[in-house]
Amino acid sequence: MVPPDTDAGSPGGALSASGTVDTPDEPAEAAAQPLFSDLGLSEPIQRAIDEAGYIHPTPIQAQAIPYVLMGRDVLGVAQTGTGKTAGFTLPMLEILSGSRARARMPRSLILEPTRELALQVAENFVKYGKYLKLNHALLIGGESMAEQKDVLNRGVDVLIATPGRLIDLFERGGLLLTQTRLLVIDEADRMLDMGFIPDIEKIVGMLSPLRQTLFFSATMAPEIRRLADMFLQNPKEITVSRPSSVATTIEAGLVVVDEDDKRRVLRQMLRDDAVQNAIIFCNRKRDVDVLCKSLVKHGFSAGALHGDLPQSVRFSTLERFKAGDLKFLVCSDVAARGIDIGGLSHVFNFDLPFHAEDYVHRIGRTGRAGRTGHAYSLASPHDRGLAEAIEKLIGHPIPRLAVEGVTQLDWSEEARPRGGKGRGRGREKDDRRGPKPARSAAAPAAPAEASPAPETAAAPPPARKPAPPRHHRERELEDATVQANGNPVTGFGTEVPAFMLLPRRQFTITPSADDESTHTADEPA
DNA sequence: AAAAAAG
Repeated sequence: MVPPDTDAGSPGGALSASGTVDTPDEPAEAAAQPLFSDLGLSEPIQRAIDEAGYIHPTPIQAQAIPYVLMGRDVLGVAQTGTGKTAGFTLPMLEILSGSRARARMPRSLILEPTRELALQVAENFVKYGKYLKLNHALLIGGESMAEQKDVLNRGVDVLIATPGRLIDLFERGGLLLTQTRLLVIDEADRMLDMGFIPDIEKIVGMLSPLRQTLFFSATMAPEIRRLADMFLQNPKEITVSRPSSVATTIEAGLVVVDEDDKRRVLRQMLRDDAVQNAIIFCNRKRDVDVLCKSLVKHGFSAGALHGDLPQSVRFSTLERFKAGDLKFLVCSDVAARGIDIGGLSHVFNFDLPFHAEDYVHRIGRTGRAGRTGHAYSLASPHDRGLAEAIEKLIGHPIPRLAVEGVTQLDWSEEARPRGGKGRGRGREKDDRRGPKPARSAAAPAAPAEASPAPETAAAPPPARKPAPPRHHRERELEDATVQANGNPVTGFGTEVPAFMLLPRRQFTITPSADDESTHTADEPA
């Protein structure tokens, strides 16, 4: 029911492809591929690995497992998809398999930044611990605390937690961490981004200094390094992929169109036969909902995932997507990192992420296990800064992607004035919203059915202003820019520069019958 | 700018 977990290792011999591509820093020792059976794991664990179909450990597994078994602290620089999770769950199972837990005193603790990740790690323990008599508990928010308390009272070997709920329960006295001798801090960079570090420090302070600590982070920024120094003792450092690098098995592309055309262009892209399934990222929770509803309305099999949804819905949506029941998952950055879904053909960025690092994390959801992934991003001209930050980080430009029937805009559009003072306020779905002129105004070349107007049905008809004859110099200047780039102009806002009222070519989408109103507000300020 | 995580 759950597809093969690409985070757990490489099925059969597929490793060499993803392993070498993803790890330019690794010496080329693919000739002598290690075997799981050489790593010193005991028979019950080995049997579970065999049954899961894994033969060769991934580089991080091959390197980390022996050191964890030795009792060393480990500092792992690795992203999910490198096999990191099994890299710590397998040796943990081995270490813990000796004895049994006592009530309210978990023997090991794994900290995860999101509930989804916690669940994923729990699945890993179920999978590889099936022939062991160890138990685990999930301590996460959004679910009944009474139930979690019960499990703790029975004694757990592995406690998998998100920081908030753990501290909450600890302060209520439902938990003792004095016997916890094995600590995993996963996705430390993410914890940092999310402001969890004070919580993590607090939790680490509750643990005995006589412990083994495994610390993982996708990047090794100075602040992360400082934390690692604080939490770890003489760690074995393992790096399996360069931070901020994008695996070359991902084909990336960028499509620049008017903000208001993004949904329509996306639908066009989703209809491509090559798109088997995809995660679609938005920057805002509200936009996740809006986009998902729009897609469903247009007949796409899509589900939404973000942090404001009830936990039960989050889990079930994720499961349905993993099972292939949903073809598209529209989500916020709740799923940008770590969530491991095998066999994703595409990742779409409906919005370019605010932080360039997140681009790398998002698109890393595809192109796993040696298969070529596709990461396509939509942007509007005013996202130029975001795009440039990303391109700087990854060290090369994101190539423009040709989409049939879509005429792309040029970055120079960014210079266009946007909106007035009142923008972003009182943006209800009503007609009070500021006029939305200019776009499609004076676009005689555009046939009616290709007009974007239906997309913004709730908006009043564009207020047509006659082209002011003033600003002639400006107009000529802008026009020259447009000519030079060979791209059409589009605009929005309450002030309409003269150049925008010039005749322009409308972008065209293959007209389709279902392309009717999915009114959503104009884009937020 | 936003999202995530505690209730």
